[in-house]
Amino acid sequence: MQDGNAPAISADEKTTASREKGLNRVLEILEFLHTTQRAIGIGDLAKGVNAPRSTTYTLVRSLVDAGLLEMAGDGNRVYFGKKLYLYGMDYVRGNDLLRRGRQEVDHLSRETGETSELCMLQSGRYTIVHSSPGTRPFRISSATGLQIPLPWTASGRLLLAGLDRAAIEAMVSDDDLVLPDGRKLRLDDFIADIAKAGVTGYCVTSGLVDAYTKCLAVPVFSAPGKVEATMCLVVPIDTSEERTADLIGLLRGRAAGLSIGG
Amino acid sequence: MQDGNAPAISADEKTTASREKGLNRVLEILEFLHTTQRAIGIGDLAKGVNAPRSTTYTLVRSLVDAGLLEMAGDGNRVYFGKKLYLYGMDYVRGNDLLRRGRQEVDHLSRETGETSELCMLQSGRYTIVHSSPGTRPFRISSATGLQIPLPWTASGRLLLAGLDRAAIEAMVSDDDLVLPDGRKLRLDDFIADIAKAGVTGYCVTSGLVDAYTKCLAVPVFSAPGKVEATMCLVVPIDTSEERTADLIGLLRGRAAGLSIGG
DNA sequence: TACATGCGTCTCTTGTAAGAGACAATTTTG
DNA sequence: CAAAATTGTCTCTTACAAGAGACGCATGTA
Repeated sequence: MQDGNAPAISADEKTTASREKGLNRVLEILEFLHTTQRAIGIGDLAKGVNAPRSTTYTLVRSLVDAGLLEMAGDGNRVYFGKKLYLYGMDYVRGNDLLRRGRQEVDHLSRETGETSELCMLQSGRYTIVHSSPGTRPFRISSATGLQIPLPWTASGRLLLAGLDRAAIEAMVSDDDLVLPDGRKLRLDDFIADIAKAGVTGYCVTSGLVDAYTKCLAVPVFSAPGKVEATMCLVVPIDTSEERTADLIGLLRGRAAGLSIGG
Repeated sequence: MQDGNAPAISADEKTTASREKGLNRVLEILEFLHTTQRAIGIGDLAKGVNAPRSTTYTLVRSLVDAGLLEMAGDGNRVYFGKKLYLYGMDYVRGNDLLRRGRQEVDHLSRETGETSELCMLQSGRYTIVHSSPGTRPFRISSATGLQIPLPWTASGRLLLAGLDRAAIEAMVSDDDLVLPDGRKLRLDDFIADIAKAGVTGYCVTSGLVDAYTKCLAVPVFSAPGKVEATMCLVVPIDTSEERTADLIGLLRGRAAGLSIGG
């Protein structure tokens, strides 16, 4: 995708949002609901997106009428509506890779017992598009749709393969380089990782997002050289070298099946 | 679409939409893409929703930036984006009935070999929310998200059970009463059907949407007396009485399992 | 009984976004 | 190769939506 439009001189935080466009408010509302993951009162919603109450009421009413939002059963709360589900299904239908990728992920997690995920770039961030929990007692599953800084993940390294330094820098903020445990990644190391991942065709990271897991990821191509998604397995950090190698082999085979012209 | 805010003295077709609100335009765009079911050029999109080209470009850019739409790979076409898929998944997650209903439908179609569907009311129209094709050589599957006039379907009769005459009339237009083959249903007959369906707890229609199938539907309750959805099987019209009865029995059992406080 | 807090609706003003239209650059058609 | 149609961008005007805030009605709580 070309992000060309916004030269991004510096997105300074205008404290006063003054007159905000209705559509933008709506986009914020949807994003807010996506993060809260639950129905919320309209008043709270207004606070949450920092919008005037009256405006929020108007917009919510439009959205509810349109079916993008629904009043939650109990009373005066709103959440996503059926329309969004239908549009989402349309997206899946129009997207072979996603459709087949979901199946493959489900299959992989059943087959290996490990948590398996399908990941894509989503407006410059790593996004778990579909995940299927493993059978382990402690399953570390992040919710679908969760967005995580690219440098925290193995998939992130693969998704950026093929981009030049400038493009990578544009996608990674300084905060992104700080791992959950406080360690700070060096940008050069990250870029080196990306290059290496691009060559080897897979990526393994250990103890990055948490101390107990490692992540095995392989790329899925939408065209030769173009990484459209990744599939990954989240396994205990003490998984043997041998099993790790086996799993990577398995992943690579499956990803090859998904890829187009890879 | 109802423009609810205006008192709607008479919904005459204002040829000139004058200054249309951006959000409404967006809603129309989404709805339009939902009906076309494919990526479309921005120019055509503008024509399709009857909006000025310049406005359409602006809105589409916003939506693409937000991830609700995506530029389709080949060039200058747009279609639904990943964000909508993610929001849709959020909806599913927050909606027990839909989640379990989908599973049940998949299961039913595998078990019986017939096409099975989960249906709900969506802004006053009957909507196929999920469907799973049967194993017959000729499978008559309507796409998910398809909206069909209520009187054409068995499910429609169940979904309106419990509403009074005025409410029903408000939901059914005159056009809706005209079947695909040109026959015209009498409103009174339809209302009588609804009442009957409400009492018997299931509904069978033969040869309504087409001449070759009949539709067996049962209600799913979200609260005692409140029909939230229906599950139905689409079977050949010459299915024996006996098998029909068996299938209805099966459906009723499964629907009961889905219902809450039924 | 007063007092505070939250909800839903309404009114009025003004900053601004929708839209008309011009433009250059392709691409298509005949 | 010219004529016609499309695509993406830009500018400028004004109709109108975003927002401030008041209001009435519920709750909750001292």
